[in-house]
Amino acid sequence: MPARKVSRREIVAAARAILETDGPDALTMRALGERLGIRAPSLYHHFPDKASVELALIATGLLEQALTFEAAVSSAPGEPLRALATAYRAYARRHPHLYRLITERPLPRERLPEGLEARAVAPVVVAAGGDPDRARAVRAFAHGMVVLELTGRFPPDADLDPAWRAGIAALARR
Amino acid sequence: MPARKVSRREIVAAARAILETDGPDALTMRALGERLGIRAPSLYHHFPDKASVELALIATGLLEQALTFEAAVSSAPGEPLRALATAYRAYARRHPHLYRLITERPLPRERLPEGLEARAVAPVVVAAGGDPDRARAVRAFAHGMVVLELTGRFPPDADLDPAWRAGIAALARR
DNA sequence: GTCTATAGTGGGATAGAC
DNA sequence: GTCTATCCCACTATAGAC
Repeated sequence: MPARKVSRREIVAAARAILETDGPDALTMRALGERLGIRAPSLYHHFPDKASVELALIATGLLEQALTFEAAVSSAPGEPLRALATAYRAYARRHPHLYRLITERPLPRERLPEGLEARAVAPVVVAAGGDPDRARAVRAFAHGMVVLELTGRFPPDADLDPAWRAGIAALARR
Repeated sequence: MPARKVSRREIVAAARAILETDGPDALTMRALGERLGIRAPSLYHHFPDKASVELALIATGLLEQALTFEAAVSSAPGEPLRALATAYRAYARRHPHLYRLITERPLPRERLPEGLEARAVAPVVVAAGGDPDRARAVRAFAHGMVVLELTGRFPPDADLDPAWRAGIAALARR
């Protein structure tokens, strides 16, 4: 087992690995310490409490989303919605537990970097052509598709691509 | 405080009251017993475990949703999507914790009454005109709008009615 | 900055008497 | 069908030595 001296970054990375591999219930201070080769109480020299570790995960994920979705929208000026939808679904499928950690509960906005949430959402507004109501509808559609898929709400053998296309096509029309 | 002799139905009703009032974390076997005027261990004469109590809540909610959404769709043959959306949002806002209990985790399908889930979803398919892909898009949009609202993801002062209208209008077009 | 030890909390569930 | 008593588990977090 690795470390004697552990950094904040290492802790966040380990927390993310646990979360993504085994889900939110597996992310305990004990498991986190164990993964780092230290005891759980030592973590409290780096983070005041568990919520702060989760907060760091959320901030990491939001920034990552912002960068991913910004790139997707820029990459396809002709059909930004389609590109965004593809990137959105791919991100959620690649990081289902992180996605749910970020979205399933109210965001502790006052503890997040200023503007971070807005930045993660902004590509949706751009892709929706700037109309805030349409942007909210797009966001709801994408989030709904993703969480229904992640929670196994569609038939297991369902091909969801046509549903995505149908939704995007409908919401893209002016 | 009420009961000496408690029925399954009373237990489910009490569990629902706790869930809807104080949220999922408050729903413990101890709290449930207390509300019924009995001790927690006595509950195990009626239900084998806590998961079975939650399952009963889920089944109740799904049936309720089925009836509500069936009625909404029938009530407005001209614009079933609009009626369904209104009913859907109203149900989720009236029972946010129950809604999330039902939707947030994979359904234990093998333990639910046959066809119940399908019945709760069917009105969406009807309202979407029978097209399964469109129905999935509609469902995703409605679910997304609801959970984003419930988790406080839209700006607190945002008027969501226009976003609902925009989404429904887009998805209603053939 | 790490350790050991432990406090404190709360939960699900079982055994066995009545 | 209810009770008391209790087990067992797991977790967050703190105190104080090294």
